[in-house]
This record gives sequence, C-alpha cells and structure tokens, in this order.
Amino acid sequence: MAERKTSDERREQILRATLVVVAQKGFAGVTLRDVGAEAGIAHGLIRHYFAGRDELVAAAFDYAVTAELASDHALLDGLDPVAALAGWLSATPENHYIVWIDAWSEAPRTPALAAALDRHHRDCERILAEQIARAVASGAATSANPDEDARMLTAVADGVAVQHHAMGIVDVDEANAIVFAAAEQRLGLESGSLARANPVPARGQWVGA
Amino acid sequence: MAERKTSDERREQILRATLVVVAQKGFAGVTLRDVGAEAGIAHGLIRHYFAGRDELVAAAFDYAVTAELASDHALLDGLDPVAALAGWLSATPENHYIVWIDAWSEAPRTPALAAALDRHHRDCERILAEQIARAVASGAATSANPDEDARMLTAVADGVAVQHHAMGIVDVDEANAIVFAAAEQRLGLESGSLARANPVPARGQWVGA
DNA sequence: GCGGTTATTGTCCAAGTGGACAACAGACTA
DNA sequence: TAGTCTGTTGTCCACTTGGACAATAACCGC
Repeated sequence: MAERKTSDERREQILRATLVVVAQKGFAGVTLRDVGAEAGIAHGLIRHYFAGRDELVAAAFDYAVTAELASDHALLDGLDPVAALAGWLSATPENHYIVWIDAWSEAPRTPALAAALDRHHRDCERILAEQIARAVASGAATSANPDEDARMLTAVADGVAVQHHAMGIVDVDEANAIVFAAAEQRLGLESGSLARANPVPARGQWVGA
Repeated sequence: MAERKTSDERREQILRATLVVVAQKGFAGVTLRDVGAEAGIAHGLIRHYFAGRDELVAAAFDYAVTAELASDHALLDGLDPVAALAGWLSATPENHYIVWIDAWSEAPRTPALAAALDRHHRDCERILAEQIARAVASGAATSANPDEDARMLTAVADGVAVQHHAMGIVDVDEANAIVFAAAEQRLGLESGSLARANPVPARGQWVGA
C-alpha cells in the first residue's frame, strides 16, 4: 500500500499527477486509473478526494494556473518594467501551454473548466495591463489604453504559442521575436529593447522534476 | 435501412456527420456510434469507408479545411485588396474555429492530424501574405516583409478567436475591432479602413443548414 | 491498550468503446 | 434468370471506463 499521507498532501499529489496525465493525453484523455497509476495509488482513492472525474480535471487546471500566476506575478513586480514586460511575454514551457490549449478546447463542453479558464485569462490580461501601466509610468512605453493593449498582446502571445507548441512551425526564439516585435510597435518601445531586457526564465513550471 | 448511395456520396456524408459530432464533443469525443447516428446509418458501415476511428477524424478535419480554404481563397481574389484583407481577418463562424481549436489540442497526440494542421496553417499564412502583397502593390498598405506580417497577424486572429469562441470574453464586433486595429497599425493602413471595407460574410461554412 | 475516525485497497458492476464479421439487399452483367 | 459485386445491417466480443463499496490498515485521543 502507498504510505499514508495527510489529506492535503495526497490531494495535491493527485492534482499534480492529473496534470502529468493531462499533458500526455489531454483533458479528455484523463482516466482515474491513469491518474492513480501516475500517483502510485489505487484509482478508487481518488473518489475519496474528488467528487468525480470532471471535478478532478477542473480542480487540476485551477491548481496549475493559480499557483503559476501567483508566483509569476510576484516575480514581475521586482523587475525593471521593461524586463517585466519581456519576461511576461516570452515563451512559456511546453507543459504550461499544452494545458491551456487543451482547456480552450474542452471549455465549451465543461462548465467548471470554462469558469476557471475565464477567471484565469482575465487575470493574465490584468497582470499584463498592470505591467504596461508600470512601463508607461516609467516613461519607457506609451499606451492610450493599457487594457486594450493587454488584450491584443495576450492574443498575439496565445496565437504564437499555438504556432510554437501545437504546430511547431516556429521555434522558441522566433516565437519571442514575433511577440516582442508586436509589443514594441504597440507600446512605442525601442526596437529590440524587449529582447535585450528578457530575463531567463521568468515563468514558472508546475510539472516534472 | 438507409437508402443505398454511391460510395462518394456516402463517404462525404460520413465526413460531414463526423464534423457535426466534432463540433459538439471534440475530436477526442468522436465515437463511431455517434457518427453513425448523426448520419442515420449503422456504425459498422463506417468501417467500410475508413480504416478506423483515427483515420476518420483526420480525414474529417482535412475535408473541412480543404473545402473551406479553397472557396475562401477563390472569393478573395475578386475583391478590392483592402476588402479582401478585412474579409480574411474578420471573425469566422463558430463551428469553424471550434474544429481548429480542437485540432490544436489533439495534434500533439495524433500525427495524421498534426500533418494536416501544419499544412493548412501554412496555407492560411500564405493566403494572407498574398493579400498583403496585393494591398502593398495597390498602394494601400506597406509591408517590409509580407510573410512575417502574415504570421504575426495570423497569430492575432487565432488568439482573438480563442477569446471569442472558446471563452466568450469578447463578442464578434470586439474581435474584429482588435484584429483590424492590429492589422491597420502593422500594415500602415488608415485607421478604420478595414472596418469600413469589411464585406459580410466573407468566409465559408461547412456545417449546419 | 482501546475505540473511533480516516486513509487506502481491491474488486465488482453497468455502460460504453472500437472493431470483426456473417448475413442480407440492391444493382448491374451476361 | 442466375451470378456477382458492393453497400448495409445487426450482432457479437474483448476491453476500458467511472463509479460503488466492503474490507482493511494506519493514525489519534483517551
């Protein structure tokens, strides 16, 4: 038998195992048995912590994004405004975006996922808008409407992430170059300034190691 | 028994029924029985036309995109260059993008789908680059590199489509406004010119009716 | 120790899956 | 008319799924 753990430890372990399975097989491909095998526990135990399969995957998405957004957000505020923009806009790790793209495709059929996705996407736009406002305040950037600029640049980053992660038609350097160029034009930044300021690696990872 | 049909008719009918199921339940949710029910045939018949479930969904995606791209492409060349840009960049019907988003999420796990997706995405970028070149030649737009501009604007359109179709945080008018503004800035077009030139509705539909 | 609470397992079940296949039906040919 | 090819059906099978649940094992207050 797997060693006995506290409720919170086991719950988190199951969520992390779920995310591993999601990254491999997608939200729709998550089975309780696969998650149990990944976590090294009997699949029946999952029902002790989650009401059902759908609640499990929604909770896993929520867990992944909540943790990452919080840590990233904290990280950014310690950086120079332009470096913060570059860090936020630079390409994220494989596993990260795979989960987002899967969430996009499952959301129309899974209300719990749709709610979490809506909330976290708005968080992402808000964080970016804050960083744009910081850059404007510092005199490095110009923006008539940080909210609109954040929405547009989030769209670019998402679209490029699809080209990079889902289709592999651009590599990570090209992906950054496209997003950086778009942001520099949109925000009146000097061309190349984001690439120069880009801190490695700024955004978190919740899976692996 | 369903009336006897020619091989080609039945094959196309099955593909269309598959796309209906995909739009409702995603690529991963396609079952032979659902497709059979949608088409009004026994599910065993599907095996008469397709080697297996995976081949069916890959063929369905290919069918959908091939048909749509061909008809749209032909449509654009008859338009004024700026109107063609506006038409290509404007929001596409619900069912259309749902399939694309699902394909993005399934591609990493389905080689046949990945190949079709890669091919069709490149087609989309190429078509847009052609229209940008036309607009430049007509004097309406400027572009140092139509291929790069097409790639970036395709990313914007895809990212905005996610915000519109998968999350519903922007409506169709906002979606168009964001993409149009991005294209106008990128291509040196007069602000608002794309919205004014936007033909209704420029892009095809393969499902419904 | 002892008893109750909680974590954990293994097993069972009904429902659904993709695929295989024998049988049937309709159309065309000779 | 008989024969043949092919579209079509319904049924069957091995397998997987989510969920239910009784039995067991570990912990904790007393």
